[in-house]
This record gives sequence, structure tokens and C-alpha cells, in this order.
Amino acid sequence: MRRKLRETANETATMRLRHAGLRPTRQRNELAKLLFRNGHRHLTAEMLHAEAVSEGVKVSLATVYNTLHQFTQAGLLLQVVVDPTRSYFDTNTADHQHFYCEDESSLIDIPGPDIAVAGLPTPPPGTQIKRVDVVVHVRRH
Amino acid sequence: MRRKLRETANETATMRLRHAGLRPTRQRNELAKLLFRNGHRHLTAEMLHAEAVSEGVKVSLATVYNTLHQFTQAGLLLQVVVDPTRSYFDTNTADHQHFYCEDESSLIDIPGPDIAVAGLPTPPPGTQIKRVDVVVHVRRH
DNA sequence: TCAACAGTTTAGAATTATTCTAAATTGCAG
DNA sequence: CTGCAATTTAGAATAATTCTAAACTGTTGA
Repeated sequence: MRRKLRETANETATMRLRHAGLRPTRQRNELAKLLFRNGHRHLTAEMLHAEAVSEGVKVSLATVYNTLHQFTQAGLLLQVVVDPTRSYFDTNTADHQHFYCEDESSLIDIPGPDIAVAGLPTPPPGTQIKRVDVVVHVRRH
Repeated sequence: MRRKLRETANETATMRLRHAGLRPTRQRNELAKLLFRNGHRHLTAEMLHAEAVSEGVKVSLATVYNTLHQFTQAGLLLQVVVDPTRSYFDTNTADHQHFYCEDESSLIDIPGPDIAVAGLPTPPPGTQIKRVDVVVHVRRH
């Protein structure tokens, strides 16, 4: 007998959390389901909280902030810094870069292998390269 | 007869402001002198304000914010976004990129021609590329 | 099965960076 | 000089985010 989709989504979320070493609580499960149910997304804490509330998920804004940071630390999300006034989180953790459209404060993925950065100089003494972020700023013309 | 250095610096700052279409007020002059007196710098509004105060320049924090944004609009400064909690301004407006050391929240210039970004895809329809920012995140090891 | 405790969530206060407001001041054209 | 628009300012306001301390919940092991 085929199990309900909702049930499966729950198990997937739980697995994902356990794998990341995070205790699968009700809030983390529900947020994980919202975040990872469809294709990749870029969103702020406020946006995720609004989405949760509008879909009847009971969770506080503080928990959304905590959860986004925990997910980021666990490698489930990537934090993208483009706008000095807000923090975006990206559900696509694969190596890739972004277009940033200032007119509408929106991020668009650039698939990983498309971009190549050449001629990286050696990093400052005592440090090692952790990540290379490329943001292509675009504007309506 | 050789004129005093201070006098010359003042004229230079005034010129720079007039060129940028900004009325050379006392505050803008003094901030320009602090910003551009030596090699290139990365600094926040708070940092510049502290420096001004410590050198006896009378200027409010609000004016420092206003001035940094006006200078940026006029092309005298570049705003660099790397840290979700603060905004850096760079006196080097030439084409170049940055190392960002998270351990100490510090920015280090990577000279312009060293880095090359290849394989940029066409920008989203209706937009054109304005700038390509590369931030190389490094960590102490 | 469930007691107990560490981990988690939460409301609301606190913090931080930044912007706004409205009144005082200043640069400059005439 | 005078007058007015541009600029500066103190302090309030805002926005995003973090903190705090109390309530709650998941898990473990008897």
C-alpha cells in the first residue's frame, strides 16, 4: 500500500536533519520541508517566516533565524552576501555563483561550471582559501 | 616660495569635490583629506567617524554616512559587501577584487589584472552587467 | 513506560547599523 | 553683504538580527 506523500516528506526531512547532526524537532522538520520541497531557492529569514506562518506552521522568527544559521553551519544551506541590508540563504549548496539584480533585490543562480576564475594570487600568509564568491551585478537597461 | 603641505592637501580635496559635482563644505573636505591622504583603505562609517573625532575633526556620524554614500555615487569610493553586519568603503575605485579574512573581518586588495573571470553567461533578459565582484574568503589554518 | 535532563523554542527586550526628521548652519550667487 | 538652497546635526526612528531567561520537548536509560 502506497504511503502518503506528506509522510514521506516528513521522513526525508528527518533523515536530512539526523544526517546533519541536528535533533529533528517539529520546527526544524517543518522548516526543512518548506525549504527543500521544490527546486532551489534564495530567501531571507523574514521571507521563510512569512511563508511558514501563511501555511499554518507555528514557529517564531527567532527560531527561523536560529534554524537558518544551524542549517548553514551543517552545510544544508549557503549564506549569500550581496545586499548590505539583508542576508539571503541559498538551498543550493553546490559550487555556483549568482547574478544580483539591484533593481528588484533578486538573486539568480549561475550554474557551477559556467564560470571560471583564473589567476587567483596566493592567499595572505597563514591563511587558506575557503571559498570564492562571484557576484555579477546587473541592472535593467 | 614653497607652500605648506596642509594648504595643498586642502586644494586637492576641494578640486576632487568640485570635479565630482559636490559642494566643497568643511566636513566633506576634511573627510576627503582623511580618506585619500595615503594609500588605499577599506573602512566603515564608524571607523571613519572615530578617526575624524580622534584627529579633532568636528563631524557627526550622520554626515559621515551621508558623505560616504555621496562619494560612492560620485565614483570617489566603492562600496564592498562581504559582511552581512557592516558596510565597507574602498578608496580604490579601480577594477580589482578582494580577499576577505573572516577571522579578523579584514579586507585585502587583489590587484586588478591578477584575476580573470571567464565563462560569464548572458545576463537575464532586459538587464546588462554592471560589475563583477569576486570575494575570496580565506581563514587562518 | 516514563522520569529526568539536555537541547530547543519562544516572547519580548536588547543591540547594532543605518536612516530619517526637522531645526540650525553654511556656502555661494547676485 | 543678503538670501536662499544645500548641508549638517542631534536625536529619534527603523530594520535586521541577536540575546535572555523561562517554558517546553526529544531522547535516553532504568
